[in-house]
Amino acid sequence: MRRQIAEVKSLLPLAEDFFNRDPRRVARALLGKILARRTPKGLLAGRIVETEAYLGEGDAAAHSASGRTARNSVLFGPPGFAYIYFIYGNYYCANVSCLPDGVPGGVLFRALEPVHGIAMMARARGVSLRSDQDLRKISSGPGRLCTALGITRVRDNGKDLTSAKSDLRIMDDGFRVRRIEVGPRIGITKSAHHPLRYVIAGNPFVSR
DNA sequence: ATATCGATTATCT
DNA sequence: GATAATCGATATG
Repeated sequence: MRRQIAEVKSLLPLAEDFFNRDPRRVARALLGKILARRTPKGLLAGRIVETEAYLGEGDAAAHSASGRTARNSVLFGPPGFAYIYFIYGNYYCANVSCLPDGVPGGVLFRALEPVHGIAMMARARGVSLRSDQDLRKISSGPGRLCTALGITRVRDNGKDLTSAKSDLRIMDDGFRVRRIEVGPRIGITKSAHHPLRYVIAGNPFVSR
């Protein structure tokens, strides 16, 4: 009889090198990783199941398309930093900067599968957890996941996501993604046809 | 100074 | 499936 081996889940934070490359590669590699917020009341965490890459030059949909401004300067800075922006008068969206200092690029977090602190995140989102369907309302969408993790521009824009001192980090728990589906990005009008959206195939927590 | 519009979401029909 | 809500960044005069 084969002895059952307890799987040790080491939780390794991603380092700067992980983000120092093309956003398309980072967006793929981020699928399956854990976005985690440390709070005084405990850990809030979700598995990344949907991302979008935003490039520098030539990507009209990217906020970095028309050069560096006060708003988008994080995208032009070193890799592994949080770019948070306010959208539609109501919501925040969270990105991580990619490529070396001086070269713009980033990846938008579009959906998480809740894994830890689910009750707290549900409360932050104002959803009651009665059915499995309600679980999807917690963090399936770029604005929703920011609300769930308490991500705002004032709190988190410019934060180093690779620093041990940061309360917002990205971890690798060893999860292996089977298959990735690629398609056009959502909610944009310019450069709309490029296949820069990545999802874990079959995962029920993707947006839309 | 004013107008437009958006990397969204909740709430309708 | 369609639309209102809501405000800051950006474009235009």
